[in-house]
Amino acid sequence: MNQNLFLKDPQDTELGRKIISTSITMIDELGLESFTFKKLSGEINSTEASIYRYFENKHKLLVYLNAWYWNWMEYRIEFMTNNVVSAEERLGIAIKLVTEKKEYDNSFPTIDEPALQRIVINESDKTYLTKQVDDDNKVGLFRGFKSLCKRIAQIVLELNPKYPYPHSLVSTMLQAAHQQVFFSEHLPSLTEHNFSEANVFEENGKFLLHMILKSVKP
Amino acid sequence: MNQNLFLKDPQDTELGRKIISTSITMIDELGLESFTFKKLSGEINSTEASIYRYFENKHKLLVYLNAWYWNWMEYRIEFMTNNVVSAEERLGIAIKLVTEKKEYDNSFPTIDEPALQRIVINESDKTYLTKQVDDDNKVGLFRGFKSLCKRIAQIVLELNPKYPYPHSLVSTMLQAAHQQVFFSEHLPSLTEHNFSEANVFEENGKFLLHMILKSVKP
DNA sequence: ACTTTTGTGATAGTATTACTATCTTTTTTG
DNA sequence: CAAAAAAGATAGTAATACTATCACAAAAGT
Repeated sequence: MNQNLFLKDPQDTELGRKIISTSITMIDELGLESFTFKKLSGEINSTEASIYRYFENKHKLLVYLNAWYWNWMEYRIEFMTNNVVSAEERLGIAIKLVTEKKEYDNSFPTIDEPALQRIVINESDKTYLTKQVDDDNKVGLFRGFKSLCKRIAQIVLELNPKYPYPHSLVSTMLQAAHQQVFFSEHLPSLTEHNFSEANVFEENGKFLLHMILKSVKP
Repeated sequence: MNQNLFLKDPQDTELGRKIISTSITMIDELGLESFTFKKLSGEINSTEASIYRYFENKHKLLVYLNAWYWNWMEYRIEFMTNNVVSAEERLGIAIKLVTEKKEYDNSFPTIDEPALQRIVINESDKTYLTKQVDDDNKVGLFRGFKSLCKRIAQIVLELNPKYPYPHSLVSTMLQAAHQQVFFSEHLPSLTEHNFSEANVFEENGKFLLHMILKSVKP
């Protein structure tokens, strides 16, 4: 994780880990706007001042959580596609991993992955839709997402080295991977996926794989 | 415009129109988070209380501005595709209108269309990424966007009545129509479009038309 | 063992935000 | 010209997003 994502690494201390795990639960429940450091400090029997020693403000905390998610995604994709020869198969795996509904992963006891995925779905766009996006980007806060995009775009280029928009297509797909889930739950007329029945996540994966393959193949 | 978008219709009064035109300029300059009703009232020599008589809060004002934009887009698309027979040609026109860079349109003296487009690019996602999205949707605040999506999805279905994801594809395209412009300016590694040279908007239009046609055509 | 550093807690305080309330004055309209 | 609607003036409140200071306890270095 990039050092600029925090003032003091939350993974290093008991309090830090409590901040991470409890903030995930609380942002998921309250939404980012109603979540405050004061409420968080009350919940973990600490103080506002102590939390400010780890994160400059709640925006940075949100950016940290998202960065963690994208790092985790990239790691899983790397691991699962490691010894797969076919580019098309690797693309399928990557899209499956990106779009699928996340389950608890015992490797990270401080992270509630399903809740974190909901945060990514509901709040991730707010990490960059700000006036300080360029400053944040300059110090590498979005490296995780960009690196994931680059990796998948690379697979796309293997499928067709002449396709002119690999990064645009992949960033569009990555955005749609959570946007479509949000729409299916809250603005269902914007999508064919049905949030209530079956698995929206799987449907969305099929839609996006189809979109990419059709776009890319010569 | 839906009556729930305001407390009192801003188009009806001098003050209301001033609120609209000045808020467009100020949100564009300051960004939504730094924009406040107090600053706005200072700028137009009015008072906070007076502005609250038109809009419940700045979130509702933002929703209003976005709704105006999407209504305007749909009107233009309807007008320009009215007597075009070919579905593919209509789709091309719709995508061109949605993706192109907006210029001043003298028909609406209170609206600075280029600034409004920048607001849509930078802030529109914040209209629905909230905990009250379902309440807002229930009273029809997102009708403009949904209706535009439906209209374009209809054209997609004409091209191929068996394509299974017309709304998902179109909502993905509509989002990418502004997201890619944002990326090209602030997170350029996520896209092939180059913000500094030539026309990002046109490039993006080509990319998205290609994506849709390839996805849809049998 | 002792000192220094580090981490945390406790408390207080400030500017700003996002409103709400009330009252007066001005403008519009029937 | 009276009544009603719109706008302005002013004040006040609870919450937010911090910043600052001091004290204390535990861990680390010598």
